[in-house]
Amino acid sequence: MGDAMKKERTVRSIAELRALIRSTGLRSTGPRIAVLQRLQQAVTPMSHAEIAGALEPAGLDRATLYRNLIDLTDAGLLSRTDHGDHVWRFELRDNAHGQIGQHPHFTCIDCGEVECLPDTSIQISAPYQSPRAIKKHHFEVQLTGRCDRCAA
Amino acid sequence: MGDAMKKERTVRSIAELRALIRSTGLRSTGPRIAVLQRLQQAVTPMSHAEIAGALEPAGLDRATLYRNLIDLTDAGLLSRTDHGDHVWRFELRDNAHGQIGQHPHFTCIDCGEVECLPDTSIQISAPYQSPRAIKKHHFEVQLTGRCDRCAA
DNA sequence: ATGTATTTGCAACTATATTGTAAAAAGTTT
DNA sequence: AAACTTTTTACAATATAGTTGCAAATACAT
Repeated sequence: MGDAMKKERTVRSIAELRALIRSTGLRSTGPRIAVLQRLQQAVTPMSHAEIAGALEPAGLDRATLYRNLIDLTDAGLLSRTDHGDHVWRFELRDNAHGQIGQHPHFTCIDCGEVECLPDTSIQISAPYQSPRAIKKHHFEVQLTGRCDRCAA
Repeated sequence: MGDAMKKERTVRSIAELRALIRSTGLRSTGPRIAVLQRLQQAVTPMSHAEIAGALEPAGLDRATLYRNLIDLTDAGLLSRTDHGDHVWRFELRDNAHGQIGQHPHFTCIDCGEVECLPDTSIQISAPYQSPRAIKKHHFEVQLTGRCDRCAA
């Protein structure tokens, strides 16, 4: 399913990641490059614990990782979202999956798996006095339910 | 906005709440009735902290409240959701707002306010191989963005 | 090369949530 | 309504997630 999102993904070299970080005014450091490198391989948003586990071999400090995830998010490079299961997950903000901006997510209430959905899957109509953000399509969408595997 | 949800709300008497709790197999206790009583007055989902604050005068224990919120949720009387801001919020599951089942929510990314949206505001199309839950409309919807007040 | 501000890594800490448990209360049986 | 059984409470202790303080290390500008 999230397969629909697996377009031509932009994979950046270390030099490109370095430049990307520098362009935001942040300094390019080992931990930050490692985080971006890992996240650009990811097909779904990753939790702090997942990223920490993946970068364990590098011996990355928990607090440093937290701070970097927040800093990179503030800098606009990552998005930090709660997909309905009370876990923060991070994702490359720009064309991580070959498209700009955010797309809807679907989280399984049983296994917790997060899937990316195509942008076209949600139509929002804004009746009555819905928040202006909805009318202007300035919002993110999160669906929760049971995934096919858990429903079977 | 959430105004659209303020239909004729079903308000149950203590005796009715007691029967409701008993009908799930749980015992009817002071704390549980207090929780349901408070939640049926709420116009939006309430966090543990908000409920605890409201029932503070009753001297309700935090851990007891946590357990009751979970038990009542498991029993099907409440829904427990994370509205994108990493806070668990609870809501009467049935016709809390005069309608059956769940409705979409909108959470402000600045002030954190949660609004209930009318059921009619979201149209989901399910292209490609979306999860079956989406095709069958077995899911909950959560939107996040900036509310009118914070956008101003 | 040298200097300055940022960042790291460690530890301490806070907040949120869960668990253990003896005592109390709910609901059942007699 | 008294006695019995199981659930629930209330307190404390414990886990888990995330943040903060700070000296040493590093990035980058000059």
